[in-house]
Amino acid sequence: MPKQTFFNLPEEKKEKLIETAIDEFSKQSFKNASINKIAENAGVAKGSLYQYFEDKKDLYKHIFDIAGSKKQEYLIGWMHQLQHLDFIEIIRELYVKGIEFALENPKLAALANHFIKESDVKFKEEIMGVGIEKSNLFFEELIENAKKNGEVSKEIDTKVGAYIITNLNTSIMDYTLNKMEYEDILKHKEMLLDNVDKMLFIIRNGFKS
Amino acid sequence: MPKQTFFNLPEEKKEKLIETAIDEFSKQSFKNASINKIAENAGVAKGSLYQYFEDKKDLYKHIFDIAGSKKQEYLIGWMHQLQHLDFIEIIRELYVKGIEFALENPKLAALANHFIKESDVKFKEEIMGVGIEKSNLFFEELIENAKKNGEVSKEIDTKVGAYIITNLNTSIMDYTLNKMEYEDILKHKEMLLDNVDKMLFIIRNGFKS
DNA sequence: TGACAATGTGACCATGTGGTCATATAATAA
DNA sequence: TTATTATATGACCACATGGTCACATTGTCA
Repeated sequence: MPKQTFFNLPEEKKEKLIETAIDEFSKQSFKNASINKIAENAGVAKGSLYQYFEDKKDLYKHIFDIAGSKKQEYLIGWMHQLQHLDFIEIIRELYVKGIEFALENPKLAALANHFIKESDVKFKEEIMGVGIEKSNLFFEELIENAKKNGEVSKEIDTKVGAYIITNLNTSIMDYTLNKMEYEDILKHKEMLLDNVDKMLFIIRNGFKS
Repeated sequence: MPKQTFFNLPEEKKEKLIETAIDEFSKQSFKNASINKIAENAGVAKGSLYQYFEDKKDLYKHIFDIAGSKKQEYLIGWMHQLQHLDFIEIIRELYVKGIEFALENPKLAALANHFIKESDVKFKEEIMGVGIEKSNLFFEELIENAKKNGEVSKEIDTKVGAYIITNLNTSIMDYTLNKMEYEDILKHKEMLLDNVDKMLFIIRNGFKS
């Protein structure tokens, strides 16, 4: 948690700082990101940074929380209409919303992407708390429900299914972020969505002819 | 390329060095790996290291090549019997061989894993050369052939299909390496193989009931 | 005005980095 | 033996890191 001093700061200064930190952490992994650069680019003395945050991890955690909130905010308006969609449609929407979020908030998406690739499991747990499991659990419930509805074959292992869906989701994200630099975004989005549909066709029907 | 001096070294010294470098690069990303530690742990002066290799990247490249050769070596004896297997069986074998390789050569697998997660695309190309596309191309050809045989639905997009298969492969690897620390390997292998089959069931048939 | 607290600051610290180079040592050739 | 070449070495370089702290500046009450 940031210190009280940070919250007392004028809004403008807070935002500038957060913006700068997001910028750095979206370019570098936690370890390689530089407190010095954040301080410099935010136009703040390094000493001040340590008056606002306990340490580097505290700063990162706060930035990470903000990214999480932003994404949640992004999804929340859409969550309630989820009931009218079938299994594949829900997954599609999730993938699509993810892509859209990444295109609109590339830095936040890149930040999350760096975090996912982090190999230090203890560090991950420290930052995320119990939230790690949430995404997987969501998909598991989704599959369980779809099984009851008869939309999804009962022969399928729920956990493995959720694992596949999650992994393809993160790999779409990765793909999106990497391609983003090279191509014009709009054309690119079309292509991405096209690929999502092709992917979902396979997810739904499998490779079998 | 290592300098001639390196190749002139007595076998034992070369191996000790390579072993040590593999150890370091399996624990850390390229950037975070430490030349100092490699020199120290190998019992060699840092100056000597720079008499053998141009720079850090040169060392890494060489280690990476070795890892590649080892894996190729591992697969080569098995590749020829590939013709007798059907589409899903080939993929299964590939996943299984990958898991086995990772369990038998955890450091090399971890090294490769770190490389895959590397975000600097230019760096990746520099290290891998044109080889990046190879894996994807292999799967694409596999799918194309299976389409001709009628094993795989013609409605499926080959590139997207290859992408899915590749990504699940790397995510299995990731999963394997992460779980490895916690559990007894043999039990763990059983579980992994079980999960591979469950995964392939979905790959083959899709989620649809 | 003066007193006290809250903020801001950057020189400084210990540690680590990849890389260099003058010099010492060993091996080889004449 | 001497002269020449190949190899080994670690002090040293410039730079960067996260974090600290004594001190300066500002804001807020009385």
